[in-house]
Amino acid sequence: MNAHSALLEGLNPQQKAAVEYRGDALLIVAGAGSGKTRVLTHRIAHLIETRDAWPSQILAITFTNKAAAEMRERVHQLLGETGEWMWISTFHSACVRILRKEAEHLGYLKSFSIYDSSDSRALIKRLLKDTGAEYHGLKPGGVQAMISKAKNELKDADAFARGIDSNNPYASYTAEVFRRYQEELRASNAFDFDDLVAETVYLLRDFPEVANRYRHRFRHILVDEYQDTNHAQYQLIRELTRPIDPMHLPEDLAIRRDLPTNPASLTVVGDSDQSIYAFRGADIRNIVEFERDFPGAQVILLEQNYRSTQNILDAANGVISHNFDRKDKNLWTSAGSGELVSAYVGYNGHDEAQFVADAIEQLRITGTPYREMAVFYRVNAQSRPIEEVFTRAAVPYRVIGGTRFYDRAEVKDAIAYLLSVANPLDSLSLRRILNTPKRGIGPATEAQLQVYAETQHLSLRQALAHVDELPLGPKVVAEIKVLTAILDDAEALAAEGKVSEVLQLIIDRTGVLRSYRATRDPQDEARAENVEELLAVTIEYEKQNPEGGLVGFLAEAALVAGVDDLDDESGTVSLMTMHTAKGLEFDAVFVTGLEEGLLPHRISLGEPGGVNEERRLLYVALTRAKKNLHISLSGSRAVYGDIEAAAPSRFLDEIPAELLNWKSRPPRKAAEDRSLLGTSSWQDDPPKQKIEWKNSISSVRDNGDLQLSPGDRINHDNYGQGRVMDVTGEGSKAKAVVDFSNFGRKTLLIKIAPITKL
DNA sequence: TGGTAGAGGATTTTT
DNA sequence: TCCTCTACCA
Repeated sequence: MNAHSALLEGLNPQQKAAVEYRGDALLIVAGAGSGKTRVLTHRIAHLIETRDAWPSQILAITFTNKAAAEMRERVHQLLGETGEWMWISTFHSACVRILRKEAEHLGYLKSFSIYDSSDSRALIKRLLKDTGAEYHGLKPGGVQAMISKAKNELKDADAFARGIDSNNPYASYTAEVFRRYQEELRASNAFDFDDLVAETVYLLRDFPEVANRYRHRFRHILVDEYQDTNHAQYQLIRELTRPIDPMHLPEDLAIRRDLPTNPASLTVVGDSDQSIYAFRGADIRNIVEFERDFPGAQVILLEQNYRSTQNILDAANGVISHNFDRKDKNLWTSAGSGELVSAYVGYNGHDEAQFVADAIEQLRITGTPYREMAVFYRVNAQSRPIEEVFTRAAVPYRVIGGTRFYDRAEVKDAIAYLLSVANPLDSLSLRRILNTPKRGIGPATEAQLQVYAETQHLSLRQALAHVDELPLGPKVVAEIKVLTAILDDAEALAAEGKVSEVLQLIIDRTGVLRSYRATRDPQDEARAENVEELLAVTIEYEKQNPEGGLVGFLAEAALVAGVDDLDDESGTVSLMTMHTAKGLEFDAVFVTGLEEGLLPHRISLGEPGGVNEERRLLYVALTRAKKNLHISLSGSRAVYGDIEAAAPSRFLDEIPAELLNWKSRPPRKAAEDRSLLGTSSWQDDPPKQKIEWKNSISSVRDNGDLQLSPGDRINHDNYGQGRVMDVTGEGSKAKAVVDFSNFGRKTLLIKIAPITKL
């Protein structure tokens, strides 16, 4: 191979070094927008081009399916056709792939089901009822979180039980539920999400022959977003990068003499400033202590940013530099300073959304396509006012993430049928469909079946076949036989392959579509469409994965995330949470809701390091922008249908003031702080370009302790004159119900509403 | 067993 | 505010 591969062209010296380095361990510290995907894909292609690796020896792990697909695509482009044998996937998919082959070692069948978090919550809920732990104040969500946390730390039910304080009845009940939960999963031949990784680690630890097979297979392991790995994922990587033990080889490898024994090379890419998943077990120490874990590791820093303008970077750097516990890093760009960061304070969430909608139209007129614009928020609930305003303003948008397609009840029902067919031991899925659609098999019947199954040591599915031995009414018996026949026929059909045909059979025989279509309810129509959409998905799956089969399809369905839906072709603005935004980039970005309690989120304040993680979250959001960055907040926020006053986020003051171009009056608090520091006072300047933003409403004001009582007449900046009908609440939360002659009744927060008493 | 109404509860981020 | 669960009635 010639020394100057085309793969190195156009790379900066650090990137080049990262592509060319050959050694056991490499840490690439990649700041936001520093071209890490480029480096990773070029490194993979370069390994192959230089014959340092065969495609089959590569294992590349990403955080999302979308990132994996993108990486596969780009490697494919660089190399041509040879991507086939590479494993480029998420942790979970890679583990599923290993477990599908090796499940029997763990006493599982290859057809195992994968339970997502709502499945496992449903199971935990039932167990809480069964064990009576419910009455001790245990809630499904809390127990689920504890079990998940334990599994991410590679603690099984026994270890969990050993580790608890015996005086804590709470924990001992949880331990009991944990134990039962795990038994139930095993009996159902099912893994939950966390098991996929944890059980793979146990597999590699307990079966050296298996471990050595994979160590031999994967000579080059690359991990993206390493700062987000949790302990179990970290241990998985450790197991795979141990030296090969020649004393424990699978038979087919044992006869080979030329076998290497050195460990696989490991490349990790990450940025501790973008660690935003500590709440779900991501351990930032994995990346911080990489050099200690892998002595002799090479470290390469990528600090040149190719995405954003300098102003955007300065704003982001200003925020992140307030995290004292980080290694200082200096992101720079040669792109020039660019535009200032637009900022806006709305009177309420709708007003803020209106600012966003107006700015989006401005951008579109000047040539930015909708698909290059995105709106970020901290919590999904914030999307509602934005959607309302966008719909009214005819801004085409798509909400990314949130409720997944596969989380919709009717889709889950159909999937539960397929799971019951693929894995007859799966009692959770079988319970779900037992009476779906309604066929008269209620809780009482279900309980009888369960008792019978337990006493006869049968699975629930087998118990169904023995209905005649149970004291049940003739109607119920007949219905159970109908269900059993459907499942049996579907199973026979599944053996021949086609997923879509199996689903079609289930749809026909259960009559779901017909029953949805029979009603007038438009929601039922939507349900029918979702079921048809699922059918279309199965057909597409067969095309893409002719060998996948039912089990393969179900695994894919279980592992897709909301982000994976994002396709770049649609000409719409993307709405998503800041978490979802990680790894994406847009020409224009709107970061909304910069308010105390929302960002940082109030719940995070109680967690250790919580505020720092929130700050990193904002950093991630800001660095998604290529050319235009907008930040906004609102003086009041609807929370559970209640309107509350909102204070500007502490992070707002961390963005250098000279970078901000206020499109409204700046918030009072931030402005005061700045004038105290001696910088120019915003309040002296008239708001710039105010007219440009039609519909914008003047910023948050403070009416002090304005007292209103029913009967008073007021004037509102937007709604005109109105009469106070009622006053509720005290102090800063006092609200007035006002009847406006032209706008009807509105509830206003007296302290901040743009009103004057007449 | 199924449907409905009413109360109550819940709301961070998700591979 | 909205969604879910429960209790009660047909």
